[in-house]
Amino acid sequence: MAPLTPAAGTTPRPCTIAHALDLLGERWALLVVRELFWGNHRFADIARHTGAPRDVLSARLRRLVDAGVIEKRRYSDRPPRDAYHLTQAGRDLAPVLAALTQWSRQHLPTDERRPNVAHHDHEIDPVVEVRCRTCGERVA
Amino acid sequence: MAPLTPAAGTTPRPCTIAHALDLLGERWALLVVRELFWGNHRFADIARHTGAPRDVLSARLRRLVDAGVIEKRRYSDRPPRDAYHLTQAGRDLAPVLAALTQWSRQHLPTDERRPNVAHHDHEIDPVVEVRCRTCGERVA
DNA sequence: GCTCCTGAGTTTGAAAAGCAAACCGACTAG
DNA sequence: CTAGTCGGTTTGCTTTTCAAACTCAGGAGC
Repeated sequence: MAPLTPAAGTTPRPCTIAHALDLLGERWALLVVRELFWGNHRFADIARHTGAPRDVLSARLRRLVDAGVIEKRRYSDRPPRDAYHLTQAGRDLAPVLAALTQWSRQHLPTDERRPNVAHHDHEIDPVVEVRCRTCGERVA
Repeated sequence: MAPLTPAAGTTPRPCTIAHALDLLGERWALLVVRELFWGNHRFADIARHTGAPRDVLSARLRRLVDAGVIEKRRYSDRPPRDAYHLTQAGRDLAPVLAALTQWSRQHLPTDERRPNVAHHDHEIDPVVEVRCRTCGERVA
């Protein structure tokens, strides 16, 4: 997504964020991940719940598999059918989704206030904290 | 970015994440925010450091201003020149960028390991924690 | 005044990505 | 033999992105 050949006259930062967005910033990519967190693993379910066109979804799934964020798992040999599951790298995207959720609730209007993940017997309203790894102190 | 009129046969989730990505998932949007965190506020600087085409950048800045994530500030009347600054909503995107940074470092190869923000006299290597607002417990 | 220069955009025309709907292959159920 | 399901691919069109050129408002040097 980020340009591999920088535009003339620009010197894009070599940046971890840009690198991540190159993969995850593509349209539908994070919604696919969200849907897998929700427990929907089949192509048709992901398409339906995200709203992504099937061809685009097909391309995204392929790219996410190649990047190691998700993996294909055969759940039926006859007929041959595959489902998609998060890898550890994919599960590690939870903080990104949580941060987006928190921000959206804080700053976007008329959102449904529905929490998105079950925790113990209640539901999670996530709080995302950023700390400094070196000193452990919370960062603003 | 997310479809306003759901595709036929799909029922996209009414979702805080999708809502946020509708704004922030557009190409270059989060890189603009990153650049403002880095302290570059002028059009030409943002264009150069992100690599975004000027017309797209112009459109993104306008949309982010409309959404209240950033604001225009006149820094010169003659000639008329405006710079862009984060609003509180924009600053509150820090956890999103931190989460992306952390994920990128964990899972993407050959990233520059450069920390991205100064903290006290050292630099931050951010740790993002997700907790349950209700019980305070850390969530996996 | 005249000629460059800077900064913040807009315009232009072509290339890439996204879209919806139709189609395909491999089956299963009736 | 027909209809339906699932996991995609193909098709034809629309929208977005892109790079380069251009505009507008002034500033600097001469």
